[in-house]
Amino acid sequence: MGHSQAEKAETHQRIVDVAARRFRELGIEGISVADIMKEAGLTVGGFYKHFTSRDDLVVEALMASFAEIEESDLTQQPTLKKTIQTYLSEKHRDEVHSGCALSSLVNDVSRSTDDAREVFTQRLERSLSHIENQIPPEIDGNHRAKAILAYSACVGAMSLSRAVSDPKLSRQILNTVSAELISLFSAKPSQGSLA
Amino acid sequence: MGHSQAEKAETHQRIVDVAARRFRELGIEGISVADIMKEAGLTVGGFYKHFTSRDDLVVEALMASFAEIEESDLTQQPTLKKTIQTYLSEKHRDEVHSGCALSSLVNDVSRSTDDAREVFTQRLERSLSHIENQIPPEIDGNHRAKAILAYSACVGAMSLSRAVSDPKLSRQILNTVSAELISLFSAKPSQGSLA
DNA sequence: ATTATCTATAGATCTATAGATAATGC
DNA sequence: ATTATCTATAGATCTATAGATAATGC
Repeated sequence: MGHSQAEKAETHQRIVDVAARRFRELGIEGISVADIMKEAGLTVGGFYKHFTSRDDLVVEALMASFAEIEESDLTQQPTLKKTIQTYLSEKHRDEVHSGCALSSLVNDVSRSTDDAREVFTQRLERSLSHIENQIPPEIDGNHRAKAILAYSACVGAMSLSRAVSDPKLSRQILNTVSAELISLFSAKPSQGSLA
Repeated sequence: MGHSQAEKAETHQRIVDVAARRFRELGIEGISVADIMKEAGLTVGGFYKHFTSRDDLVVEALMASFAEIEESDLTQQPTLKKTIQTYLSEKHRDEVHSGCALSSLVNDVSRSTDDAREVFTQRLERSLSHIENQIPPEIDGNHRAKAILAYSACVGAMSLSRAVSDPKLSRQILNTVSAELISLFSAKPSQGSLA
């Protein structure tokens, strides 16, 4: 008991990391403060010396999830094709606890606090920019618009593939959306739609 | 008290309807059995003469949400263009309680029971068929694949537009994905991607 | 002296059940 | 007699706080 300030910072980070993992897996309301503390090797009493409220932890855990993504495979791919394939992989689908929180918590966040929704929004803007920057320059049309389409499709496909009970359909959603998006971004310049 | 069997059926339907509405709005775990019963004009004690468990109500409420969609504007549009525009409308975004549960509860269902996930899966297959059947015959490529892409984009865009705190971005997501999908389904036959 | 964490608990809430009450329906 | 609903409550759980304990750090 009564550890140093340095240790407190480590403890704080450990609590946030457990929450970031478990919220993605079980939903924002899917685990209690007491269980999070237990999993971090602590007891519930100390919680409110680290956070003013449970909602405060929710915001920090969201930020931690997003910071983690920034350094993960999901953001480190060299081409748009590989970014899409990595996002829409079975590995990403099955490892919810370390995956993109924009997919796993989008419904939860829409019912959460304004603070949580703001953190979410900032991260979404970054992800959209990242996709937009990876679109090959020879692709015509509005790249921002295509990034929004592609990212919406990725979030929808990943969410649906996790909800579905049929493993074959789950795989089909991932592989089909992946292939369709990739073909969209390697389309011939003659594709223009004037209508 | 002690009403007729006919009245019991009506009462049952009323409970399910309240749950179907509130679950979409607040999440599957976002409202208690007691509050659902109160909103249906009843008290909590009678609940378990109608349902064997809370999970049982969840499945019935999901089925009711889906049955409602089958008869709503969302499914009654004459063309694919109108279907997409209706799905990705601000009205649909704002009226979560009567909207498509595939969008509003996709994260919740992925953490729910096998029964809930099966009902969800069946509904998803129907929605995919509906989109597929509305794709104009002159569009080349695999129509099932294009339906999966379009529906994933719709679910992703609707979910994201509800989670985001910036109203401008929220509208942009809906309008952009709508326009991009519609242009995709009115593309010239010369669009083929050989790569 | 201050503080990081612990034990213990208040007070609210949630699912589910027991038993009473007042209708229905043979 | 059966049953649809009600009141009341058991038992589990959840957020948040109070006060004790054992370190840190001036």
